[in-house]
Amino acid sequence: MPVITLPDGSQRQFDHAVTVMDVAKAIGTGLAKATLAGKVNGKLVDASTVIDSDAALQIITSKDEAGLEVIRHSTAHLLAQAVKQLFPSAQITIGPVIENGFYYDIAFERSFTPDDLADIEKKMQELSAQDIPVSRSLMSRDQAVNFFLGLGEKYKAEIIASIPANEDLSLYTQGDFTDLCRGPHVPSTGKLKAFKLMKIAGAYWRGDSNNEMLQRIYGTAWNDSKELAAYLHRLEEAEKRDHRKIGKALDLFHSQEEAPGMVFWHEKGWAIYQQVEQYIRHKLRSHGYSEVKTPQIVDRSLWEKSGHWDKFGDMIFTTHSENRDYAVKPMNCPCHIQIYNQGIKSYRDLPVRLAEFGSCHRNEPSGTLHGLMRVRNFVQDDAHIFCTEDQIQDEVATFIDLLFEVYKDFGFEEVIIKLSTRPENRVGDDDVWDKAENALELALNTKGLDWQLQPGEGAFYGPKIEFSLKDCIGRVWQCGTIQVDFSMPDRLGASYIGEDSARHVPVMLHRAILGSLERFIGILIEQHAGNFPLWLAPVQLVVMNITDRHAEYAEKVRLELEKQGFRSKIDLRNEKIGFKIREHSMQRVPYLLIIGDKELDNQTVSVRTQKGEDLGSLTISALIERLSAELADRK
RNA sequence: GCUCAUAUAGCUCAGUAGGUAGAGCACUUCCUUGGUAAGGAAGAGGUCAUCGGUUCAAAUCCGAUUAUGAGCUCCA
Repeated sequence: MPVITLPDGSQRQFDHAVTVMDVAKAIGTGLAKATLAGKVNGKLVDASTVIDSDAALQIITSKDEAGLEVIRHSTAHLLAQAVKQLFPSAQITIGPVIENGFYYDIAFERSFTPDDLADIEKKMQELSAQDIPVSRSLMSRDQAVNFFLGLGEKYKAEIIASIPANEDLSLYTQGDFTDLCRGPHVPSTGKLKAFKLMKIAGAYWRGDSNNEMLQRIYGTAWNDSKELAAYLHRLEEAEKRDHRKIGKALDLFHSQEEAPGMVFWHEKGWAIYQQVEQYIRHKLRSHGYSEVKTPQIVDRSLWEKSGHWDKFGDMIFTTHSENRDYAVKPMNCPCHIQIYNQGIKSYRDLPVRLAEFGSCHRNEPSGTLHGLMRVRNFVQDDAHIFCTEDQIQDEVATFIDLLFEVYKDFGFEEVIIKLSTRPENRVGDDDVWDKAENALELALNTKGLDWQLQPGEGAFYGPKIEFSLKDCIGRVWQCGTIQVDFSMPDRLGASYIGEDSARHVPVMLHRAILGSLERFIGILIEQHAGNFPLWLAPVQLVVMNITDRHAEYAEKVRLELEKQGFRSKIDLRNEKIGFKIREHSMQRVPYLLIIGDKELDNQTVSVRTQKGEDLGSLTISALIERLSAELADRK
């Protein structure tokens, strides 16, 4: 005689065991129709789940976040069912829910084409229209293995075989299609209405590049067609912010076939780059860093000593001269140690913080290149802090503060933080790792930051914290990092004289705030959709005249602004003012200064902002005051 | 590196069933001196990514290469 307690605290008593759906029906037919699943005592279950004792129940409908997840998961099954009907020899593997949708990995003898995708989607719609009931059943592991082997589904069988034997597995069946799944699922396929297949891509079986490649079909699914349309619209809008598109439209940079993965910075892109670099330079100077510069090409032996030649040899660009092999530097750390090693260091000198805008070359695999985000020649805002073990924690804490200060100035609020700990193959004693990992974790926790743990993902020489940002369509890119290194200082002979007048090996912290300037600027472009704040805008103002009569005064205004350090252009072309405004607006220039008879007479300028706001006539000094305030705000 | 797709004028893109290329914008010249997002006219501009094959004939079909895009793997 279960008593069911609903989220509002009300209770319903039944004189027999009931399903979630029964309870929904008892409340109302409208609710029953909307029911996708249930949450019994906090556990997400199918609507068909039987409740035979007192329980807290939440009916899950499309209004709940969990409901959307159920829909996406069930749509993945619908996709698999459609594929199996159209291509019976295809084998299913896994089909999880991801952000905004789902995917399903499928093995098939030939590649799916865009036409296939359309056919599959059509079949899914048919299956949805048939409103096929979805039912759950249980099997032992070994039963399930045999069941899927019997269907010729060897991938599925392999997954199940790797699950411990003691627990029963749940299977979900809709019509002629059965899949292993934890669930829950919608009661019937008719609940799945708003979905779209997005793209086909290759994906390795079990995520291992030594395995065969499967075909991954990506889809998106929503509660209703309105939500789906809104999502597709959002995506379309987001894609307009792609830094590669904006880079071309605003004439910031380009790359070409002769230098894959390398950037040709144009005047305007380079202006942004220079602003970013100068900004960081000043920050570091005021935080106790010494800026240095090291060679681009260094004898191979140094990279052998550092261990990079062994680990990354195939990604290092090389050159040679007079029987010597050189590496085009893939990183700056070994070079910074060379600077540290000049002269004798005392514990009193520590921490030593060496910073460099270090240009690195790495021969990244061709398939990984991506606009400015992943390139073969990039500049790191790199620095290495040589310190004692006791100083790690302080240095890490100070660095995190600095990083957030910088990100805030650039307008980034959402930062994804990950802590990567000791990998299997590593150097250094466990107690040193303990100390370092604790220092990093403590630094994050004392600041009250949200972070994710990535066990085993640290570098071979030490644990690290990664700070990542998202691009316009939500892809995550690592930017900042701080890494503890117990290995390289020793390998390359760094030392300091301690209080005990003995030699000790310092700990080295690798750290970067932006990561690569190229990547950071790429994300910056997408963040602002090309509408840079005044302090970063490559061209801050354009002075434009209405007729030839005003040209001389316009030149004078422009000269004055340049003298004050503003980046300006002048447009004296024989074009109508509307035409010029349109053109420079599209180039996202923050301030447009218009000069006609009125302005000439009053010695003012008419000011229009990028947002289309008309500030009216201002004197040059009033304008400069406004601009200076805006620069100070970095807004 | 792997899977799939794409490559046509400076840019964005058409190019129907193989019959040696077209639009808009940009560019040049001329007219227009016009007050807050496109004034008008004329002109010029392409070895259709590269190499090879099929064909009487290839931008179009096939193959290879290179680059780019999406995803996978990788990322000191």
